Amino acid sequence: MYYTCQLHMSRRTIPHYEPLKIEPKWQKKWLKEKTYKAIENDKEKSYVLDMFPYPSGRLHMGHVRNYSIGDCIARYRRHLGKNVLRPMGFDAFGMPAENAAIQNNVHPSQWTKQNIKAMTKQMQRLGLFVDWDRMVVTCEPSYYRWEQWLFIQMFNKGLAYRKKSLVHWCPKCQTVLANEQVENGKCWRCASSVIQKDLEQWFLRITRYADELLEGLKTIEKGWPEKVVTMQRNWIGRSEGAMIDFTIEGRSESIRVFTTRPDTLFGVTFISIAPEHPLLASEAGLVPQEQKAVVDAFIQKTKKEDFSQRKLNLIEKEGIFTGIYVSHPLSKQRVPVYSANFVLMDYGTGAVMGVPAHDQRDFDFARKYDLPKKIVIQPLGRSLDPEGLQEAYTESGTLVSSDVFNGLDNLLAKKMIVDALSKIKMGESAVTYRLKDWGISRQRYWGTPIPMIHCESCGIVPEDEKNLPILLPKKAPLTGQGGSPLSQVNSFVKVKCPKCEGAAKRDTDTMDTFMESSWYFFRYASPNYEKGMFDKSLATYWTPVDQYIGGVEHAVLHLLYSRFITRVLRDSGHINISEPFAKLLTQGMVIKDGEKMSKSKGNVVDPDDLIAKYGADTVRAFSLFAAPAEKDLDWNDRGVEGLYRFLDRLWRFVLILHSATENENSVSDQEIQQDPVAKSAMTELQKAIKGVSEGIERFHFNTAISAIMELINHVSGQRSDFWSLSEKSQDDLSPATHLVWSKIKRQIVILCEPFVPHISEELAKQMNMQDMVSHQPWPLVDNLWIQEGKVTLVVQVNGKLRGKLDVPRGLSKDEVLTLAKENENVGRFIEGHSIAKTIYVPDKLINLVLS
RNA sequence: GCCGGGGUGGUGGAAUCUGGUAGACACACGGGACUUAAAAUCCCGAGGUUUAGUGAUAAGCCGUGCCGGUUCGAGUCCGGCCCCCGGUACCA
Repeated sequence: MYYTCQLHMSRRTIPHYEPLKIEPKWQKKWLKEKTYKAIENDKEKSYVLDMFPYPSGRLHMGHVRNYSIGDCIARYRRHLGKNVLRPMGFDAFGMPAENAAIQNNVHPSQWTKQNIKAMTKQMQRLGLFVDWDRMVVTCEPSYYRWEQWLFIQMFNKGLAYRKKSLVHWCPKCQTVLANEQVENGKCWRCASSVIQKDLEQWFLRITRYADELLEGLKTIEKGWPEKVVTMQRNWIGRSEGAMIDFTIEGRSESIRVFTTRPDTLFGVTFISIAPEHPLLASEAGLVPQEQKAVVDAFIQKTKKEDFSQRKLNLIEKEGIFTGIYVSHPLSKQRVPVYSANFVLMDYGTGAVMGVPAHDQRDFDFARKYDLPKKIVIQPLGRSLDPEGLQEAYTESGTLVSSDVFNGLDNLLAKKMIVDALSKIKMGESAVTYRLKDWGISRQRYWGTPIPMIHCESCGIVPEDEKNLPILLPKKAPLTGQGGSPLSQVNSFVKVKCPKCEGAAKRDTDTMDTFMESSWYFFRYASPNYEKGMFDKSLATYWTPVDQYIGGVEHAVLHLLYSRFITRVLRDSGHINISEPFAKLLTQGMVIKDGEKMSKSKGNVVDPDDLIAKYGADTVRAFSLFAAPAEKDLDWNDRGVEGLYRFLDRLWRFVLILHSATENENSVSDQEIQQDPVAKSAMTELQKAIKGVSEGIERFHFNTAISAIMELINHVSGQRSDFWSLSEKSQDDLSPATHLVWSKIKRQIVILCEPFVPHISEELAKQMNMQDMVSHQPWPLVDNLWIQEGKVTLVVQVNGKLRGKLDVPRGLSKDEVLTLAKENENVGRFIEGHSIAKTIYVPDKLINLVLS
C-alpha cells in the first residue's frame, strides 16, 4: 500500500491515506481522554444541540447529515475559544419499541437499550464532538421521575386538567393523538385515517400561553428560519373579532357566534351551527317536533362523513333548516337557524352568523338553499346589487343598510358595532385561537406513567411527590389491543388514595413522548441531578441553546411544546429564560433519485456501509459538501467517491508540504512580498481562511470546503512537479516559499478539522505538531495579504465587458482611465465617440459611458 | 385559496446578505501523460452561437423561468406573470 514518488526516484515514500486505520485510533483517544467534555468556566459558552434521535435501531443518512452539521459548528466554535457544550441523548419512549415488542416478543426496554447501544457506537464511529458523560435517556426512571414531578406541579397550577372531549384516535396505534400529530387527517406515525372519539383525557393548558408564544416569536425570528416562525404563527392562529349573541325565539338563552367581521352584522340572513352543536341535541328540546326527523337524519349523515374530509373542504356544503329562529341583536329581525356541515364544533363557538353578501362560504350556502343576500358594505366608487353579485364581496368599504351605522368606514364600524352590542350585553370583542390545549394521554405502555390517582371519594389526587418515580411496571400484556396495557396490571392500578388512604385506582395512561423532548435540553446541563429536573445555576449557565439543529418536520410539534414548557418552568422559577432555542437551523432531507430515502422505495443508503468503505471523514464531508445545509441533499455515490479522492489529495498535499519544508528558517514579510510564488501562496492561504470561516458562519459548508480545495489546487499548481516533491526538494524552494508552505501545512489541518477531524488530527501527528488540532486556535485572516498586490480591473464600455487590466491596487480614477484608453480592444469601442461619463469602482472596474 | 421557499451549464451547486468579470468548487464527460495493459495518479478542455484564421487563437453576439421598470451597469433591486417544491386550510 505504498506508492513511490515518480519523477525523483526518491527513497522516501508517502503512505496512502487509510481512513480505516486512522479513524478508530482517534475515536478511542477522544473517548478515553474525554476530548470534548464540557466543563463550566469563565469563557463564553456556546451550547450546540442536535435534535436527539429516537432509538429506532440504526442511524440513517438524515442523522448523519444532522450531526455532521452540528459537529462542524461545535468544532469551529471551540477553535474560536468558546466553551462548547455538545451533548447527545435518546428520545427513548414511544410506539416503535412497543410494536417491536408485540411483533418479536422482546421487551420494549430491552429493544430500546440494544438500539441505544448500537446507535451510540455508530455515532462514535462517526467521530462526533460529543460530551458522552452527559448522555440523557428519557426512558430511565431518573429522567421521567422529574417529568412526573413537573406534571404534578402543572396539575396544581391548573395547567394540567382532565376533560372529556372529542379527540383524534388512531385505530392502528390504538391511541389518542394530539392535534399536532394529525397530518391531513392521517396519523403522523402510521398514516392510518384518524377517527374521532369522545374520551376523558389529560390536557396541558398551552392555550394559556397562546399570546405569549405568538409574541415570543418576535424575539427569536432573527435566529430562526422564517418558514418555521410563520408555521408557528399560523398554527397558533390568533384572530380578533367578536362574540355576538342571537336570542333564541321564545327562550331566554341565545346562540353565541364568533365572527371577525362584526361590521357585517346587518347583513346576517341566517345562522349556521355545527351538527354536533349541543343546542341540536334532543335534551335541549329546541328543534320543533315536525323538523326533528330530518334534522336528526342530517346530523347522522354528517357524522358518518369522514371527519378529515370534512375538514379538508372536500365535501360539498350542505345544511338543513332546524326550525329554530333567533332574533338579531340590533335589528331584532327574525333569523332562521340552519345546521351546516361546514361549521366546525371545535373552532370558535361552533356557530357562525351567515352573511352571504360578504363571506364566500355563506354565499355558496345561500345560493344552494336560496337564502337572501343582503349587501351592507359598498366598495368605494362602485355599487353592488344582490342580483348581480357573482361572489361575496370581502374587501373594505362603506356601510349601508345598517341602521345608525350607515356611512361609516367598515373598519371603524367594527368597533362601533361591538361597542353597541356590549352596551346591551349582547356581545363583546373576543380573540380566538386555532391552537388547542395539548392532549397528552396515550393508551400505550412504553411511556411515562401519569402520576395521578383516581379516588372515589376524593376525586383526582396527585401522587405524593415522595413516591416518585412511579415506575413503569416491568411486565404488562402487550397486544396492541384493548386499551391501556397498564390497566391490566393489577399491582400497578390498585393503590391507596394519598389523601384518604382509601382504595383507589392509578391513572393507566402514559404521557405523549413529546413531553420528554420538551425539556431534555435543560437536563443536559446536569444530567445526573437528583434534587430536581435540573440544577438551576448550571442550566442558567448553559441555556438557552445557542444553536439548535434538526429537521423541519418538528416546526410545530416539538419546537412549540418546548417553548411552552420552558415558559411553564420560568413561571415556577426554575429558569430565567422564555425561549429555549436562540437560533435554529433546519436542515433539508436526504433524498436519492429524487425521492425521500425509505425502506419501501429501496433507496436507503446505510451510513455503516459507507463508513466501512470510505471512513467517517468522507461521509461527513460529503454530506456537508453536496448541498447547502437547509436544502434537500440528493445522495450521489459518485460524489462520495469524489470526496474520498479529495481527502486522499489533502493527505498527500499536507505530507508533501511537510517533507519539503522540514527545516524552517525565518523570513521577513518583505521577502515574501518579493517572492511571487511565496506571495501568491500566502494570499491563497488567507483567502482560504476567510472562505472557510465565512462559510461555516453562514452555514454554507459546501463553499467552506471548496475554499480548502481551491487552496490545494493553487499551491499544488505552483510547480509542475508538485506531486512528486520530497525532502530533497527543499533545496530548490526559495526560503520565502519554504516558510509560507510550512505555514500552510500547519493551518490547513485546523481549517479542515471541523469537517474531517480524524484525518486532520492524524496529519498533525505525522507532522509532529505538539498539540491536538482540536485544541488549536482558529487562524485569523491577515487582510494585508488579500489586499496586497495586483488586481484584475475590469474595463466596461457602456456597461459591457471590453477589457481587463492587471494593475496594482489603489490606482486613482485618472490613472486607470489612461490605462483603459490604451487598451487596444477598448480603443476600438471608444474610437469616434466622446466619453460622457466614467464610473470608477476602485480596484474593481471602470465603466466608460459614451455619449 | 392563503403563507413560505425556489427556478442559473449534462448534474449538484457558486456568485444573491452588500447591484460591478455569471458558472467558483465538485460530479459526470472528452482528450493527453504515465503503464506491456488496466486501475490509480497527474495535466488539459468544456454555456450556446457567429465571424476571421491552415492553426493555436482572436473578436463579436446571445445567455441566470417570462414580460416590463430603475440604474452607467441587474442572476442580484422594483412591478406584473408562469412554473416547481414545502406548509396550511370550510378557522367564521
